[in-house]
Formats: sequence, C-alpha cells, structure tokens
Amino acid sequence: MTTSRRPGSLAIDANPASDKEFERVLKAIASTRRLQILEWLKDPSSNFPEQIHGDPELHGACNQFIVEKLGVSQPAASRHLKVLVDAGLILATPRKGWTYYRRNERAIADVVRRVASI
Amino acid sequence: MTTSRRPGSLAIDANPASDKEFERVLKAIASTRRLQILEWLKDPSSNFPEQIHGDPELHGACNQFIVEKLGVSQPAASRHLKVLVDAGLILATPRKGWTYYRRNERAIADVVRRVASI
DNA sequence: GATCTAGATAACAACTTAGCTATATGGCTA
DNA sequence: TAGCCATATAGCTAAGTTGTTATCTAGATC
Repeated sequence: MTTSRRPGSLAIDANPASDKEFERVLKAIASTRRLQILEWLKDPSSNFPEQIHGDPELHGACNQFIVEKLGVSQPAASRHLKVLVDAGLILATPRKGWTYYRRNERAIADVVRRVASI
Repeated sequence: MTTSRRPGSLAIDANPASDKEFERVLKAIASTRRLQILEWLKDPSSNFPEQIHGDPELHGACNQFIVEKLGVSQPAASRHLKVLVDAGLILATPRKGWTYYRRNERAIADVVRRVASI
C-alpha cells in the first residue's frame, strides 16, 4: 500500500496490516472448494465416514476423507486445508498419524462481523 | 465441479451456479484496493473533491477521483471498478462524459447475509 | 466537422493460484 | 529397527490477477 495517508483517512486506511490480514481471510473463503470444506466441517459425523480414532465432533474430519469428497489429489486438498489453517479459519489436530480438522468458529465469526461492515 | 452429487448433499452443493457467483463476489471484495473503493463510496462527498456535474450523494464519485485516491494508473483503477460492477457490488452511471459509481447496497447486503452462513 | 477529454480496451510482464506427479517426512506398529 | 501409511512439500504447468504503457471510443464542446 503506497497511497498517501491523510489524517482524516477512513477505517480501511487505519491499519494496513489488519487490512492485509482481512484480505487474506477473504481470499481463503473466495473458493468453492474451500467453502465446501467449511460447510462439511459444520457436521463432520454426517459428512464423513466413521473414524477409528478421534471423535469427529471434537476433532473434525481427517484429510483423507476431505480428499475423497473434494475429488482432487491428496496434495491439492492438503493445500486447500493449509490455506484455511493459515487464515485461521480451521484448526488442525494431529493424532495417531492422522490430522483432524475442525472449524474455528471464533475466527469465522470475526470474519462475518467484519464483512458486515464493508 | 466434478464431484458426485448425492441427494442428501448440502447447501453448498445445491446450486453450483449460485456458488460460483458467490465465489466471484468474494473474490471481488478480497482486495484491499477494492475494499478501499467500497469504503470511500460510503460517503462520496467527504472522500472526493467537488464535482461540477452530478450529485455525489446521488450518483457517487467518478473514475478520475478514484484513480487519484488509489494511486494507480487509470486503467488499473478502471479494471478494479469493472470487477466490482461485474460482481454487482457497485453501479455505474455515465453522465456528461464522466462515469459515476455508487454502492449497490442491496447486493452488498446479500453478500453480508450469505457470508453470515458460511 | 474537428478537437478534446474521460474512460475502456489491448497487449505485455511479473506474480499468484490451483491442479498434477513424485518424493520427503514423521509418527504408528510390528 | 524396519516398514507402513497419512500427510506435507517440491517441482512443474496452465490459468488467472494486477500492474504498466499505448491506443481506441464516444460524448461534449467549440
């Protein structure tokens, strides 16, 4: 952001770092694949097969099931999950060789709140 | 979207066209430049110089002023505005050789509502 | 009609995104 | 320790984004 910043500038100018972070989160959700993942994770036990280890309600679903549902390669799914993790929208729990993912409802609520003021 | 679609599939699967449209709108706002434009257009008369023709409150601000505030080239600003227009988030009014832009509050409210359910 | 000017479009470069295959990593399990 | 399996990373390609400069277009005005 190289624009000049006057004293009377608006909220969007006030905190460039926070604006960039907001942009990152918006980019993370601006993808049908990732919106699907977020949707599925609302109800892991309905949307994914039974898991041997790990309570789906507690820890979420593992990468493997998301790969199957998305219909893309394992690395592609892995990267979509990383984008969501980096944006803070989901949380990863490694456990017994698998990694479980669940929604970060607090972060999601923050995004919703901020989008409400655009 | 090449995934199989079962009868019990969720909202995000229900209407792929609408999902793609939602994705397009999210991509449109996932840009600090375009968020700035939307912010400025909340109050055109405060954020832009006086205009000879066209009531800023009624028609919004013209491209020229947005170019100056953004600090990018005229074509770059023009394209950002086009992205917002294509997403339906702002409305363009050509008048006396200038084009005025204003927020489409209804469309913005729709986005906010849909983001609230991600 | 000729000219001027605002805005849109074209064409290009640099960067990012999203898919793939191949391979590395790292924790179970035997 | 050795091997296995899930996940992450590397390296590649194709496509999309964002900036630039140059040019086109269309109204307004003289």
